[in-house]
Amino acid sequence: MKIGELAQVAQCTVETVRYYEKAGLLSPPARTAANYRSYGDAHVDRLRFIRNCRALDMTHAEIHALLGLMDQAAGDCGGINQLLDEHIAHVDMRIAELSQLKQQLSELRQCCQSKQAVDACGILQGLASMETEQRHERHTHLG
Amino acid sequence: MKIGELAQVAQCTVETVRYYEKAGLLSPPARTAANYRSYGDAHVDRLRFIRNCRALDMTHAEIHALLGLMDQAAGDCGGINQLLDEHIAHVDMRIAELSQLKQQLSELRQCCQSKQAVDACGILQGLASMETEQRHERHTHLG
DNA sequence: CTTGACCCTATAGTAGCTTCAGGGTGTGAA
DNA sequence: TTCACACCCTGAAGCTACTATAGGGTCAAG
Ligand SMILES: [Zn+2]
Ligand SMILES: [Zn+2]
Ligand SMILES: [Zn+2]
Ligand SMILES: [Zn+2]
Repeated sequence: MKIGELAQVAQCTVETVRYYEKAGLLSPPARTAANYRSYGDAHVDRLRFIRNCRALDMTHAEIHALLGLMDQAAGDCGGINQLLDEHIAHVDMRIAELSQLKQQLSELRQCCQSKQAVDACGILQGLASMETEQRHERHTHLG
Repeated sequence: MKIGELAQVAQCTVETVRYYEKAGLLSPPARTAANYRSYGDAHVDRLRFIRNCRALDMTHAEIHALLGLMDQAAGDCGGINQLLDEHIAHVDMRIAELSQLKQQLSELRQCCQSKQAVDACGILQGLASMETEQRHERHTHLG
């Protein structure tokens, strides 16, 4: 199976497949005489797994760790469960941050109810007078 | 006022200030004989405004547009109000996406309640069998 | 006259791709 | 046979909003 076909069954682009190989997420496949990449079923499974993880907004580092844990068939799955818990925490934290942001933005939006002169716009005044505060360190890889 | 002082009152780093200048958000200031940047009160206001917008997770493009609208003192503030509404929509959409993601992740987490053999882990099975779907185009700049 | 805090420019790195430039390969039609 | 066209290859650059580093200049105090 050539790269175009693999990309199609995994619903991603050819470039993305090549990128995952370079990034170390997908192992380099065999090559044909013409130097074309030649994939098998194991690659299909792996790539779909990776795409599913990405659809859940995991980072490459998280996916890499997951693949490593997966390949140690000897151990138990405690590490896997933990990794997922941590990622769920990332999502939770980002939701909380964005909810607070939305609150701030809604309050700001209240400051101007109708079209008026730019100089009088409460939104601009609000943006000018907000307390500038050091940006918090991020606790999550999500935005 | 030199760049270090400006950065301090605006709660950001010197590098960030220089970056904003290169990015076209902050106009280049006068220079001293020693080629040091020399800022005035207008720059302080502008930079604080920018930092406040960034604290609300606006993109540079959004901030750039906002500054442009702001500087057309002749017009009304309809464009400003609209820009803010659109950004609030960005935040709303991202919250909705992340909420759905959390739902999916919680369901996945339910698939494995306790440590067991890796081969039997329901999380891995879930990740392998999810329906790979084309990643939706993003409707928001928020990660 | 040296130390240290500040300033300057230019460049590379971060994440996860996408896009482009400049080529080679393989198949069906004219 | 030769052309067009779809597909494949590599390597490098572009995207966002910074951050960090290298390698230097400026200035006041001791
Ligand atoms: Zn995560
Ligand atoms: Zn207004
Ligand atoms: Zn926005
Ligand atoms: Zn498990």
